[in-house]
Amino acid sequence: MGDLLTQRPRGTTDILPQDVVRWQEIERTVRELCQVYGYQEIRTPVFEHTELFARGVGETTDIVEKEMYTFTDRGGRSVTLRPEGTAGVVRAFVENKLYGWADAVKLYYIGPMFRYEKPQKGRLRQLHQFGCEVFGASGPDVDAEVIALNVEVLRRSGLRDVQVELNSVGCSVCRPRHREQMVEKLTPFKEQLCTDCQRRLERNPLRIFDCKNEICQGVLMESGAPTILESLCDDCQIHFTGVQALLQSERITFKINPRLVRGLDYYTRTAWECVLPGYSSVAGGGRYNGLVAEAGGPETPGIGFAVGLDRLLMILADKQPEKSARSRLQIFVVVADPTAQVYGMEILQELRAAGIAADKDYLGKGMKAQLKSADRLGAAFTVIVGERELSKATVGLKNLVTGSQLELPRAELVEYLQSGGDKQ
RNA sequence: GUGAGCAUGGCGAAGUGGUUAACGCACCGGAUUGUGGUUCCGGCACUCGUGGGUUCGAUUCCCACUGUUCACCCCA
Repeated sequence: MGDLLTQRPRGTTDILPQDVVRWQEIERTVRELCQVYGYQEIRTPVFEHTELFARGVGETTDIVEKEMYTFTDRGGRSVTLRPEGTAGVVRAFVENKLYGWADAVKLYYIGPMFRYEKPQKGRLRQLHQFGCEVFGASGPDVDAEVIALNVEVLRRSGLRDVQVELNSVGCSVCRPRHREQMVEKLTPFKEQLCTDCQRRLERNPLRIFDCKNEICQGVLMESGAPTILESLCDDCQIHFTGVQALLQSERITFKINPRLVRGLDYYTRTAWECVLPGYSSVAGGGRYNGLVAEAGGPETPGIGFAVGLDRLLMILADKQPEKSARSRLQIFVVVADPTAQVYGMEILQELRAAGIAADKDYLGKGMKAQLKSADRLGAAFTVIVGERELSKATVGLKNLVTGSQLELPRAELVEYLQSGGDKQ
C-alpha cells in the first residue's frame, strides 16, 4: 500500500453503489422539502477566487487561516476550493444582481466542500453540505422559518431527537461594544488564559466563550465579562425576542446558549446549531446581514444554514443500520445452450424495451452458475432459453421464489409479465 | 498543529523468532445428461504496508517512512 495510484487522497471517500442509495434518498428528501418551502436550487462553482473566502468567511477564522485548499492556477490567479457554501452563493447573488428580484430570494445548494483538516470520525476533507440562504428579508419571521426548515430537514431524514441551540451574536452596533468590554475585563487575567484564548483575546474575543478549557471558563466568570447576549443593543434584543416567540408558536423547542459562537465571522444576530446527543453538530446557521455588502453588493440582509450530509448519513447509519437494498432486478436471462445466445439477447432487448429490468451473464458461465448469479442479483424470475426453446420459439419462465416453471411462446412473454401473470 | 492506537488473502479475523500462516464470509469447481437459493466434497496468502537494522533465521524484536483510525483543536 501507500500507493499513490491505488489509494484515494486522505480525507476523501468513495461512495459505493450500495451506499449511493442513501445519498439519493437524502437528496430527494431535501429537494422535496425545499420545493415545499419555496426555495430554488442554485449551483455555483466548486472553486472561487481566494479573496472571496478570505473576506467573506473571515481572515481570523480557522477555515481561512489553515484549512483552505488554495492553489495558483495556470493564469497566476489564486483560487480556492470552496470550504463552505454561503460565500459562493452570496457572490452569485451579487454578480447576477438577484437583488433585483421584487421578493425575498430563497436559494438552496447541495454539493461538495473542501477543508484541509485532519480526518476523523464524521470529518472529511471533501465533505458534502446541503444549505439554504434567504436574501433581502430581515424580520424575525424569516429566522424562525429558516430554523424550522433546518430542523425539518433533519427530522424528515430520520433524526428524532434534534436539539436546537440558539444564540444572538449581535450586530455592527453591539458587537464592537461588547468586544471592547471583553478586552477590558479580560486583559487583567490574560496570563491565566490558555494560549489559544490569549490569541483570541486579541483577534476575536467572542470565541473565548467557545473554549473548552475549564480555567478559561472560570476566568470568564470571575472577570465579569458579559456574554454577547447580555450586551445586545435594543434592536437586536427585540429581534431575538421575536425569533424566540415565533419558534415557540411553531412548537420548535430550543435551548438558549449564550456561549454559542459560530466559527465563521460573518454572522450577525441569530445563530444556531442543531445537535444530537453524543454527536458533534450536524447543522448550523445564522444571519449575516453585512455579508452581501461586504461582497460588493447593496446592503442586503441574509440568513442561512448548512447541514453536514456526511455526518447526517453517518448518524442515520448508526441509528438504522439495516442494509440498503440494491436496485431490483426482475428478470435474468439464462442461456442454456450457446446456440441460443443470439435468441437470448433478442429477448433481453425486448424485455428492456418494455421497461422491465433485465440482465444476463457476461462471463460465459455454465447454466448452473447463471442461475446462481440470477439468485445472487435478486432476480424474481429467470427466462431460460436453449436449443429446445429456440426451435419452438418459446421461453422457459422460472419463478425463483417458488421454483415453478412454465413454458410460453416468446411472443407472449412481455405481455404475460406486464399483465401481472407473474404474480404466482 | 498536538497526542494515542493499528497495518496479515476480496472482506472480517487468529497467530508464532525457525519445516505446510488458523478460522469465518465471499468467490470458483464438483456431487451423471439443460435448473438456482439448503447440504456435502474440493479449491483459493512463493506471503503477513514500504525500506532498513538485530539475528544462523523474522510476518512475529528495533528504527524510519507511508497509510489509516480515534481524541484534542476547530467545524458540518
